Amino acid sequence: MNQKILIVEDEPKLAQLLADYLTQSNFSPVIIDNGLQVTDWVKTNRPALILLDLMLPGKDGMTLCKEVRQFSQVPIIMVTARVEEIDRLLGLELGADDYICKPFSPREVLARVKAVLRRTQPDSRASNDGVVLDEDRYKASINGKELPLTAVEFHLLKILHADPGRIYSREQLMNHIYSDHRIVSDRTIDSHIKKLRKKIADISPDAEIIHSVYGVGYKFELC
Amino acid sequence: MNQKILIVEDEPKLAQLLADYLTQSNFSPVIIDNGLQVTDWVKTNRPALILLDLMLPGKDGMTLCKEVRQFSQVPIIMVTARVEEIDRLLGLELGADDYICKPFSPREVLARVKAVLRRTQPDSRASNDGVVLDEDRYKASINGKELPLTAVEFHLLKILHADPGRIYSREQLMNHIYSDHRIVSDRTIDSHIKKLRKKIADISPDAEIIHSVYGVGYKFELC
DNA sequence: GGCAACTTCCTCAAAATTTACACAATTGCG
DNA sequence: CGCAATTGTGTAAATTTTGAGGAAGTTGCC
Repeated sequence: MNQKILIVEDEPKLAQLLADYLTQSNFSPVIIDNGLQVTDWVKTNRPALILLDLMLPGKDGMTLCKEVRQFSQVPIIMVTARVEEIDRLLGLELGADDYICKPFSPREVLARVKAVLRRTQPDSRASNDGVVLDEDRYKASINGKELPLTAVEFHLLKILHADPGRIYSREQLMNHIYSDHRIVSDRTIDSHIKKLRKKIADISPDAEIIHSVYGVGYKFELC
Repeated sequence: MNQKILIVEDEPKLAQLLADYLTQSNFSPVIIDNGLQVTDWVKTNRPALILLDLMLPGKDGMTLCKEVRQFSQVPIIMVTARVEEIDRLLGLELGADDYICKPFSPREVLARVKAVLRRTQPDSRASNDGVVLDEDRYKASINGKELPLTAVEFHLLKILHADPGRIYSREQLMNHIYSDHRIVSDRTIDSHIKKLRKKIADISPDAEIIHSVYGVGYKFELC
Protein backbone atom coordinates (compact mmCIF):
# COMPACT_ATOMS: atom_id res chain seq x y z
CA MET A 1 0.00 0.00 0.00
CA ASN A 2 1.82 3.04 1.30
CA GLN A 3 -0.62 5.55 -0.01
CA LYS A 4 -0.44 9.13 1.13
CA ILE A 5 -3.24 10.16 3.48
CA LEU A 6 -3.58 13.80 4.41
CA ILE A 7 -4.87 14.45 7.93
CA VAL A 8 -6.14 17.98 8.40
CA GLU A 9 -6.65 18.34 12.15
CA ASP A 10 -5.60 21.02 14.61
CA GLU A 11 -5.71 18.88 17.73
CA PRO A 12 -2.16 17.44 17.81
CA LYS A 13 -2.82 14.41 19.98
CA LEU A 14 -5.77 13.30 17.94
CA ALA A 15 -3.92 13.86 14.69
CA GLN A 16 -0.96 11.84 15.91
CA LEU A 17 -3.16 9.02 17.09
CA LEU A 18 -4.75 8.78 13.67
CA ALA A 19 -1.40 8.98 11.98
CA ASP A 20 -0.05 6.13 14.09
CA TYR A 21 -2.96 3.92 13.27
CA LEU A 22 -2.65 4.66 9.59
CA THR A 23 1.08 3.99 9.65
CA GLN A 24 0.45 0.62 11.24
CA SER A 25 -1.71 -0.24 8.25
CA ASN A 26 1.00 0.79 5.85
CA PHE A 27 -0.37 4.14 4.86
CA SER A 28 1.79 7.25 4.81
CA PRO A 29 -0.04 9.91 6.79
CA VAL A 30 0.84 13.59 6.69
CA ILE A 31 -0.56 16.05 9.20
CA ILE A 32 -1.51 19.64 8.45
CA ASP A 33 -2.86 21.57 11.41
CA ASN A 34 -4.48 24.55 9.76
CA GLY A 35 -6.62 25.21 6.76
CA LEU A 36 -4.45 27.64 4.88
CA GLN A 37 -1.85 25.28 3.49
CA VAL A 38 -4.19 22.55 2.43
CA THR A 39 -5.03 23.28 -1.18
CA ASP A 40 -1.47 23.99 -2.15
CA TRP A 41 -0.24 20.86 -0.46
CA VAL A 42 -2.87 18.74 -2.12
CA LYS A 43 -2.02 20.14 -5.52
CA THR A 44 1.63 19.27 -5.22
CA ASN A 45 1.38 16.03 -3.28
CA ARG A 46 -1.77 14.36 -4.59
CA PRO A 47 -2.74 12.30 -1.57
CA ALA A 48 -4.81 9.17 -1.99
CA LEU A 49 -7.35 10.44 0.54
CA ILE A 50 -8.00 13.37 2.85
CA LEU A 51 -9.30 13.22 6.40
CA LEU A 52 -10.69 16.67 6.91
CA ASP A 53 -11.73 18.15 10.24
CA LEU A 54 -14.65 20.54 10.02
CA MET A 55 -13.39 23.03 12.59
CA LEU A 56 -10.01 24.45 11.83
CA PRO A 57 -7.96 27.54 12.34
CA GLY A 58 -7.48 29.47 9.13
CA LYS A 59 -10.10 27.99 6.88
CA ASP A 60 -12.93 25.69 7.84
CA GLY A 61 -13.39 22.22 6.43
CA MET A 62 -16.41 23.06 4.32
CA THR A 63 -14.64 25.79 2.42
CA LEU A 64 -11.65 23.53 1.94
CA CYS A 65 -13.74 20.66 0.70
CA LYS A 66 -15.31 22.87 -1.90
CA GLU A 67 -11.94 24.27 -2.92
CA VAL A 68 -10.32 20.91 -3.32
CA ARG A 69 -13.26 19.69 -5.37
CA GLN A 70 -12.58 22.47 -7.84
CA PHE A 71 -9.50 20.70 -9.07
CA SER A 72 -9.56 17.18 -7.73
CA GLN A 73 -11.77 14.16 -7.16
CA VAL A 74 -9.54 12.89 -4.34
CA PRO A 75 -11.65 11.04 -1.76
CA ILE A 76 -12.46 13.20 1.24
CA ILE A 77 -13.72 12.03 4.64
CA MET A 78 -15.13 14.83 6.77
CA VAL A 79 -14.69 14.66 10.52
CA THR A 80 -17.24 16.49 12.64
CA ALA A 81 -17.83 16.97 16.33
CA ARG A 82 -21.58 16.49 16.31
CA VAL A 83 -23.98 14.12 14.63
CA GLU A 84 -26.45 16.87 13.76
CA GLU A 85 -23.72 18.48 11.73
CA ILE A 86 -23.82 15.66 9.24
CA ASP A 87 -27.32 16.35 8.02
CA ARG A 88 -26.44 19.94 7.44
CA LEU A 89 -23.34 18.95 5.52
CA LEU A 90 -25.27 16.52 3.38
CA GLY A 91 -27.59 19.30 2.40
CA LEU A 92 -24.71 21.42 1.24
CA GLU A 93 -23.53 18.80 -1.21
CA LEU A 94 -19.91 19.49 -0.62
CA GLY A 95 -18.84 16.38 -2.44
CA ALA A 96 -17.28 14.58 0.49
CA ASP A 97 -17.16 10.81 0.24
CA ASP A 98 -17.91 9.94 3.85
CA TYR A 99 -18.50 11.51 7.25
CA ILE A 100 -17.29 10.53 10.69
CA CYS A 101 -18.43 11.86 14.06
CA LYS A 102 -16.22 12.50 17.03
CA PRO A 103 -15.55 10.79 19.30
CA PHE A 104 -14.48 7.93 17.09
CA SER A 105 -12.29 4.91 17.57
CA PRO A 106 -9.19 4.92 15.38
CA ARG A 107 -10.26 1.45 14.34
CA GLU A 108 -13.47 2.90 12.93
CA VAL A 109 -11.59 5.55 11.03
CA LEU A 110 -9.32 2.96 9.52
CA ALA A 111 -12.31 0.94 8.39
CA ARG A 112 -13.85 3.99 6.74
CA VAL A 113 -10.63 4.98 5.05
CA LYS A 114 -10.23 1.54 3.57
CA ALA A 115 -13.88 1.43 2.52
CA VAL A 116 -13.69 4.74 0.75
CA LEU A 117 -10.47 3.80 -0.99
CA ARG A 118 -11.95 0.50 -2.08
CA ARG A 119 -14.92 2.34 -3.46
CA THR A 120 -13.03 5.02 -5.28
CA GLN A 121 -9.92 3.32 -6.50
CA PRO A 122 -10.88 0.52 -8.84
CA ASP A 123 -12.01 2.82 -11.57
CA SER A 124 -10.60 6.00 -10.20
CA ARG A 125 -8.70 8.27 -12.55
CA ALA A 126 -10.14 6.95 -15.75
CA SER A 127 -13.57 8.39 -15.38
CA ASN A 128 -13.30 10.16 -12.08
CA ASP A 129 -11.45 13.19 -13.21
CA GLY A 130 -14.60 15.24 -13.17
CA VAL A 131 -14.64 15.65 -16.92
CA VAL A 132 -17.72 14.40 -18.72
CA LEU A 133 -18.11 14.58 -22.47
CA ASP A 134 -21.46 13.85 -24.06
CA GLU A 135 -20.79 13.46 -27.75
CA ASP A 136 -24.42 13.36 -28.78
CA ARG A 137 -25.07 16.71 -27.22
CA TYR A 138 -21.65 18.24 -27.61
CA LYS A 139 -21.95 18.99 -23.96
CA ALA A 140 -18.95 19.03 -21.72
CA SER A 141 -18.82 19.51 -17.98
CA ILE A 142 -16.19 19.71 -15.30
CA ASN A 143 -17.09 18.67 -11.79
CA GLY A 144 -20.71 18.98 -12.78
CA LYS A 145 -20.36 22.51 -14.08
CA GLU A 146 -21.33 22.99 -17.67
CA LEU A 147 -18.61 23.91 -20.13
CA PRO A 148 -19.92 25.48 -23.34
CA LEU A 149 -17.61 24.57 -26.19
CA THR A 150 -17.50 25.03 -29.93
CA ALA A 151 -17.05 22.03 -32.17
CA VAL A 152 -13.27 22.33 -32.46
CA GLU A 153 -12.79 22.94 -28.78
CA PHE A 154 -14.95 19.96 -27.93
CA HIS A 155 -12.92 17.73 -30.22
CA LEU A 156 -9.66 18.96 -28.80
CA LEU A 157 -10.76 18.23 -25.27
CA LYS A 158 -12.10 14.86 -26.31
CA ILE A 159 -8.82 13.78 -27.86
CA LEU A 160 -6.65 15.00 -25.03
CA HIS A 161 -8.96 13.59 -22.39
CA ALA A 162 -9.16 10.17 -24.00
CA ASP A 163 -5.64 9.37 -22.82
CA PRO A 164 -4.65 11.50 -19.86
CA GLY A 165 -0.93 12.16 -19.63
CA ARG A 166 -0.27 11.32 -23.25
CA ILE A 167 1.27 14.20 -25.10
CA TYR A 168 -0.08 15.06 -28.55
CA SER A 169 1.87 17.16 -31.01
CA ARG A 170 0.03 19.99 -32.69
CA GLU A 171 0.11 18.04 -35.91
CA GLN A 172 -1.51 15.02 -34.32
CA LEU A 173 -4.21 17.17 -32.87
CA MET A 174 -4.91 18.77 -36.23
CA ASN A 175 -5.09 15.41 -37.94
CA HIS A 176 -7.59 14.20 -35.38
CA ILE A 177 -9.76 17.24 -35.74
CA TYR A 178 -9.81 17.50 -39.52
CA SER A 179 -10.57 14.41 -41.50
CA ASP A 180 -9.27 16.19 -44.57
CA HIS A 181 -5.57 16.58 -43.96
CA ARG A 182 -5.84 20.30 -43.83
CA ILE A 183 -2.73 22.05 -42.75
CA VAL A 184 -2.97 24.99 -40.48
CA SER A 185 -0.38 26.85 -38.51
CA ASP A 186 0.78 25.59 -35.16
CA ARG A 187 -0.37 28.83 -33.65
CA THR A 188 -3.88 27.82 -34.60
CA ILE A 189 -3.82 24.96 -32.16
CA ASP A 190 -2.41 27.28 -29.56
CA SER A 191 -5.28 29.56 -30.23
CA HIS A 192 -7.87 26.87 -29.67
CA ILE A 193 -6.04 25.68 -26.61
CA LYS A 194 -6.10 29.21 -25.31
CA LYS A 195 -9.85 29.45 -25.73
CA LEU A 196 -10.40 26.05 -24.22
CA ARG A 197 -8.26 26.95 -21.22
CA LYS A 198 -10.09 30.21 -20.82
CA LYS A 199 -13.48 28.55 -20.81
CA ILE A 200 -12.28 25.97 -18.32
CA ALA A 201 -10.83 28.68 -16.11
CA ASP A 202 -14.09 30.59 -16.27
CA ILE A 203 -16.05 27.81 -14.64
CA SER A 204 -13.33 26.18 -12.58
CA PRO A 205 -10.44 28.58 -11.93
CA ASP A 206 -8.21 26.10 -10.15
CA ALA A 207 -8.55 23.28 -12.61
CA GLU A 208 -5.34 23.26 -14.56
CA ILE A 209 -6.18 20.48 -16.86
CA ILE A 210 -4.42 21.22 -20.11
CA HIS A 211 -0.68 21.41 -20.01
CA SER A 212 1.82 22.31 -22.65
CA VAL A 213 5.01 20.33 -22.89
CA TYR A 214 7.84 22.41 -24.17
CA GLY A 215 8.97 21.28 -27.58
CA VAL A 216 6.46 18.46 -27.79
CA GLY A 217 2.82 19.46 -27.59
CA TYR A 218 -0.14 19.38 -25.24
CA LYS A 219 -1.56 16.91 -22.78
CA PHE A 220 -4.53 16.50 -20.49
CA GLU A 221 -3.71 15.81 -16.86
CA LEU A 222 -5.08 16.64 -13.47
CA CYS A 223 -2.79 18.80 -11.34
CA MET B 1 -47.94 5.59 -18.21
CA ASN B 2 -45.50 3.16 -19.77
CA GLN B 3 -42.40 4.93 -18.60
CA LYS B 4 -39.02 3.26 -18.84
CA ILE B 5 -37.61 2.17 -15.51
CA LEU B 6 -34.05 0.90 -15.38
CA ILE B 7 -33.40 -1.84 -12.82
CA VAL B 8 -29.72 -2.29 -12.06
CA GLU B 9 -29.53 -5.49 -10.06
CA ASP B 10 -27.33 -8.54 -10.34
CA GLU B 11 -29.62 -10.96 -8.51
CA PRO B 12 -31.78 -12.27 -11.37
CA LYS B 13 -34.73 -13.45 -9.30
CA LEU B 14 -35.02 -10.21 -7.43
CA ALA B 15 -34.66 -8.17 -10.59
CA GLN B 16 -37.37 -10.16 -12.33
CA LEU B 17 -39.69 -9.81 -9.37
CA LEU B 18 -39.32 -6.06 -9.45
CA ALA B 19 -39.75 -5.98 -13.18
CA ASP B 20 -42.98 -7.98 -12.95
CA TYR B 21 -44.46 -5.67 -10.40
CA LEU B 22 -43.53 -2.64 -12.43
CA THR B 23 -45.00 -4.15 -15.58
CA GLN B 24 -48.25 -4.76 -13.77
CA SER B 25 -48.42 -1.06 -13.06
CA ASN B 26 -47.83 -0.18 -16.67
CA PHE B 27 -44.19 0.70 -16.43
CA SER B 28 -41.63 -0.65 -18.88
CA PRO B 29 -38.78 -2.08 -16.84
CA VAL B 30 -35.39 -2.94 -18.26
CA ILE B 31 -32.87 -4.99 -16.32
CA ILE B 32 -29.11 -4.51 -16.38
CA ASP B 33 -27.17 -6.92 -14.21
CA ASN B 34 -23.80 -5.24 -13.98
CA GLY B 35 -22.49 -1.78 -13.50
CA LEU B 36 -20.42 -1.39 -16.61
CA GLN B 37 -23.15 -0.83 -19.16
CA VAL B 38 -25.24 1.51 -17.10
CA THR B 39 -24.04 5.00 -18.04
CA ASP B 40 -24.01 4.28 -21.75
CA TRP B 41 -27.48 2.78 -21.61
CA VAL B 42 -28.85 5.69 -19.65
CA LYS B 43 -27.37 8.17 -22.10
CA THR B 44 -29.01 6.54 -25.08
CA ASN B 45 -32.27 5.42 -23.51
CA ARG B 46 -33.08 8.16 -21.01
CA PRO B 47 -35.20 6.18 -18.55
CA ALA B 48 -37.80 7.87 -16.35
CA LEU B 49 -36.24 6.43 -13.21
CA ILE B 50 -33.41 4.17 -12.08
CA LEU B 51 -33.55 1.54 -9.37
CA LEU B 52 -29.92 1.10 -8.46
CA ASP B 53 -28.51 -1.69 -6.37
CA LEU B 54 -25.56 -0.68 -4.22
CA MET B 55 -23.57 -3.87 -4.67
CA LEU B 56 -22.84 -4.80 -8.22
CA PRO B 57 -20.28 -6.58 -10.31
CA GLY B 58 -18.30 -4.19 -12.44
CA LYS B 59 -19.02 -0.88 -10.83
CA ASP B 60 -20.76 -0.24 -7.54
CA GLY B 61 -23.95 1.73 -7.22
CA MET B 62 -22.42 4.74 -5.56
CA THR B 63 -19.92 5.29 -8.32
CA LEU B 64 -22.65 4.83 -10.88
CA CYS B 65 -24.92 7.26 -9.10
CA LYS B 66 -22.21 9.88 -9.18
CA GLU B 67 -21.49 9.21 -12.83
CA VAL B 68 -25.08 9.42 -13.91
CA ARG B 69 -25.52 12.63 -11.96
CA GLN B 70 -22.75 14.14 -14.05
CA PHE B 71 -25.01 14.26 -17.06
CA SER B 72 -28.57 13.61 -15.94
CA GLN B 73 -31.10 14.49 -13.28
CA VAL B 74 -33.01 11.27 -13.80
CA PRO B 75 -34.54 10.14 -10.48
CA ILE B 76 -32.49 7.43 -8.78
CA ILE B 77 -33.62 5.09 -6.01
CA MET B 78 -30.77 3.29 -4.31
CA VAL B 79 -31.32 -0.27 -3.12
CA THR B 80 -29.07 -1.53 -0.38
CA ALA B 81 -28.71 -4.67 1.66
CA ARG B 82 -27.06 -2.95 4.57
CA VAL B 83 -29.33 -1.17 6.95
CA GLU B 84 -26.70 0.96 8.55
CA GLU B 85 -27.49 4.60 8.49
CA ILE B 86 -24.21 5.57 6.90
CA ASP B 87 -25.02 3.86 3.67
CA ARG B 88 -28.29 5.68 3.43
CA LEU B 89 -26.55 8.95 4.02
CA LEU B 90 -23.95 8.19 1.44
CA GLY B 91 -26.58 7.25 -1.05
CA LEU B 92 -28.47 10.44 -0.45
CA GLU B 93 -25.36 12.54 -0.56
CA LEU B 94 -24.59 11.24 -3.99
CA GLY B 95 -27.75 12.71 -5.32
CA ALA B 96 -30.08 9.74 -5.06
CA ASP B 97 -33.75 10.64 -4.64
CA ASP B 98 -34.69 7.86 -2.25
CA TYR B 99 -33.34 4.66 -0.78
CA ILE B 100 -34.76 1.27 0.02
CA CYS B 101 -33.31 -1.42 2.27
CA LYS B 102 -33.46 -5.10 1.50
CA PRO B 103 -35.48 -7.07 2.24
CA PHE B 104 -38.37 -5.08 0.85
CA SER B 105 -41.83 -5.85 -0.37
CA PRO B 106 -42.37 -5.17 -4.06
CA ARG B 107 -45.41 -3.20 -2.97
CA GLU B 108 -43.16 -0.87 -1.04
CA VAL B 109 -40.87 -0.43 -4.02
CA LEU B 110 -43.79 0.42 -6.24
CA ALA B 111 -45.01 3.00 -3.77
CA ARG B 112 -41.57 4.58 -3.64
CA VAL B 113 -41.20 4.61 -7.39
CA LYS B 114 -44.52 6.34 -7.82
CA ALA B 115 -43.76 8.79 -5.05
CA VAL B 116 -40.43 9.76 -6.54
CA LEU B 117 -41.92 10.14 -9.99
CA ARG B 118 -44.74 12.28 -8.62
CA ARG B 119 -42.17 14.44 -6.92
CA THR B 120 -39.81 14.79 -9.84
CA GLN B 121 -42.00 14.84 -12.90
CA PRO B 122 -43.86 18.13 -12.62
CA ASP B 123 -40.69 19.86 -13.63
CA SER B 124 -39.16 17.16 -15.77
CA ARG B 125 -39.62 18.48 -19.21
CA ALA B 126 -39.10 15.15 -20.90
CA SER B 127 -42.78 14.60 -21.26
CA ASN B 128 -43.89 18.09 -20.38
CA ASP B 129 -42.61 19.99 -23.32
CA GLY B 130 -46.03 20.55 -24.80
CA VAL B 131 -45.17 18.78 -28.02
CA VAL B 132 -47.51 15.98 -29.07
CA LEU B 133 -46.90 13.90 -32.15
CA ASP B 134 -49.52 11.52 -33.42
CA GLU B 135 -47.66 9.31 -35.87
CA ASP B 136 -50.71 7.49 -37.09
CA ARG B 137 -52.39 10.70 -38.14
CA TYR B 138 -49.31 12.78 -38.86
CA LYS B 139 -50.75 15.34 -36.55
CA ALA B 140 -48.61 17.52 -34.37
CA SER B 141 -49.51 20.05 -31.74
CA ILE B 142 -47.75 22.42 -29.41
CA ASN B 143 -49.37 23.32 -26.12
CA GLY B 144 -52.64 22.04 -27.50
CA LYS B 145 -52.48 24.20 -30.61
CA GLU B 146 -52.53 22.31 -33.84
CA LEU B 147 -49.41 22.39 -35.98
CA PRO B 148 -50.05 21.56 -39.63
CA LEU B 149 -46.95 19.88 -40.99
CA THR B 150 -45.93 18.22 -44.19
CA ALA B 151 -44.46 14.74 -44.13
CA VAL B 152 -40.86 15.87 -44.15
CA GLU B 153 -41.43 18.46 -41.51
CA PHE B 154 -43.24 15.98 -39.31
CA HIS B 155 -40.39 13.50 -39.57
CA LEU B 156 -37.84 16.14 -38.80
CA LEU B 157 -39.67 17.21 -35.68
CA LYS B 158 -40.20 13.61 -34.65
CA ILE B 159 -36.53 12.76 -34.88
CA LEU B 160 -35.35 15.85 -33.11
CA HIS B 161 -38.01 15.61 -30.43
CA ALA B 162 -37.33 11.96 -29.69
CA ASP B 163 -34.14 12.87 -27.85
CA PRO B 164 -34.18 16.47 -26.69
CA GLY B 165 -30.75 18.02 -26.48
CA ARG B 166 -29.14 15.54 -28.78
CA ILE B 167 -27.61 17.18 -31.81
CA TYR B 168 -28.21 15.61 -35.20
CA SER B 169 -26.04 16.40 -38.19
CA ARG B 170 -27.81 17.18 -41.43
CA GLU B 171 -26.60 13.87 -42.76
CA GLN B 172 -28.12 11.97 -39.88
CA LEU B 173 -31.39 13.78 -40.38
CA MET B 174 -31.38 12.93 -44.08
CA ASN B 175 -30.69 9.29 -43.38
CA HIS B 176 -33.58 9.18 -40.95
CA ILE B 177 -35.95 10.89 -43.32
CA TYR B 178 -35.06 9.03 -46.49
CA SER B 179 -34.99 5.30 -46.20
CA ASP B 180 -33.43 5.16 -49.64
CA HIS B 181 -30.01 6.65 -49.19
CA ARG B 182 -30.89 9.59 -51.32
CA ILE B 183 -28.47 12.42 -51.14
CA VAL B 184 -29.80 15.90 -50.95
CA SER B 185 -28.03 19.11 -50.25
CA ASP B 186 -27.44 20.30 -46.74
CA ARG B 187 -29.39 23.42 -47.60
CA THR B 188 -32.40 21.23 -48.11
CA ILE B 189 -32.46 20.33 -44.47
CA ASP B 190 -32.03 23.99 -43.62
CA SER B 191 -34.95 24.78 -45.80
CA HIS B 192 -37.23 22.32 -44.05
CA ILE B 193 -36.02 23.53 -40.69
CA LYS B 194 -36.82 27.04 -41.75
CA LYS B 195 -40.37 26.11 -42.67
CA LEU B 196 -40.82 24.06 -39.53
CA ARG B 197 -39.63 26.97 -37.42
CA LYS B 198 -41.96 29.32 -39.23
CA LYS B 199 -44.97 27.13 -38.65
CA ILE B 200 -44.08 26.75 -34.98
CA ALA B 201 -43.60 30.48 -34.64
CA ASP B 202 -46.97 31.08 -36.28
CA ILE B 203 -48.88 29.24 -33.60
CA SER B 204 -46.53 29.76 -30.67
CA PRO B 205 -44.26 32.77 -31.19
CA ASP B 206 -42.26 32.34 -28.00
CA ALA B 207 -41.45 28.69 -28.43
CA GLU B 208 -37.87 28.51 -29.57
CA ILE B 209 -37.73 24.84 -29.84
CA ILE B 210 -35.37 24.07 -32.65
CA HIS B 211 -31.81 25.22 -32.28
CA SER B 212 -28.91 25.10 -34.65
CA VAL B 213 -25.48 24.25 -33.34
CA TYR B 214 -22.78 25.88 -35.37
CA GLY B 215 -20.69 23.38 -37.24
CA VAL B 216 -22.63 20.40 -35.94
CA GLY B 217 -26.32 20.32 -36.73
CA TYR B 218 -29.73 20.84 -35.18
CA LYS B 219 -31.34 19.90 -31.90
CA PHE B 220 -34.68 20.12 -30.15
CA GLU B 221 -34.65 21.79 -26.77
CA LEU B 222 -36.90 23.99 -24.72
CA CYS B 223 -35.61 27.44 -23.92
C1' DG C 1 -53.29 19.05 -68.80
C1' DG C 2 -53.40 22.29 -65.12
C1' DC C 3 -53.36 23.52 -60.41
C1' DA C 4 -51.81 23.40 -55.75
C1' DA C 5 -48.93 21.75 -52.38
C1' DC C 6 -44.67 20.19 -51.43
C1' DT C 7 -39.69 19.44 -52.04
C1' DT C 8 -35.25 20.77 -53.45
C1' DC C 9 -31.88 23.98 -54.62
C1' DC C 10 -29.67 28.48 -55.35
C1' DT C 11 -27.85 32.91 -54.02
C1' DC C 12 -26.70 36.38 -51.01
C1' DA C 13 -26.20 38.56 -46.50
C1' DA C 14 -25.57 37.92 -41.64
C1' DA C 15 -23.68 35.47 -37.84
C1' DA C 16 -20.41 32.60 -35.61
C1' DT C 17 -16.26 30.43 -35.65
C1' DT C 18 -11.72 29.59 -37.08
C1' DT C 19 -7.30 31.08 -38.45
C1' DA C 20 -3.39 34.11 -38.86
C1' DC C 21 -0.25 37.41 -37.39
C1' DA C 22 2.61 40.22 -34.63
C1' DC C 23 4.46 40.64 -30.47
C1' DA C 24 4.92 39.39 -25.43
C1' DA C 25 6.09 35.99 -22.09
C1' DT C 26 8.21 31.87 -20.78
C1' DT C 27 11.31 28.01 -20.98
C1' DG C 28 15.61 25.40 -21.65
C1' DC C 29 20.29 25.55 -21.76
C1' DG C 30 25.11 26.94 -21.56
C1' DC D 1 22.58 35.99 -16.75
C1' DG D 2 21.57 35.93 -21.70
C1' DC D 3 20.25 33.86 -25.96
C1' DA D 4 17.37 31.03 -28.88
C1' DA D 5 13.43 28.38 -29.24
C1' DT D 6 8.86 27.69 -27.92
C1' DT D 7 4.50 28.98 -26.21
C1' DG D 8 0.77 32.49 -24.95
C1' DT D 9 -2.33 36.42 -26.15
C1' DG D 10 -4.99 40.32 -28.28
C1' DT D 11 -6.85 41.57 -32.37
C1' DA D 12 -8.39 41.49 -36.80
C1' DA D 13 -9.01 39.17 -41.10
C1' DA D 14 -10.59 34.94 -43.48
C1' DT D 15 -13.52 31.25 -43.61
C1' DT D 16 -17.35 28.52 -42.63
C1' DT D 17 -21.89 28.00 -41.50
C1' DT D 18 -26.56 29.42 -41.13
C1' DG D 19 -30.93 32.07 -42.33
C1' DA D 20 -34.12 34.15 -45.71
C1' DG D 21 -36.25 34.83 -49.98
C1' DG D 22 -37.33 33.01 -53.70
C1' DA D 23 -37.05 29.94 -58.18
C1' DA D 24 -37.32 25.63 -60.22
C1' DG D 25 -38.57 20.89 -60.10
C1' DT D 26 -41.96 17.07 -58.36
C1' DT D 27 -45.93 14.95 -57.02
C1' DG D 28 -50.65 14.09 -56.53
C1' DC D 29 -55.16 15.19 -57.68
C1' DC D 30 -59.13 17.10 -60.22
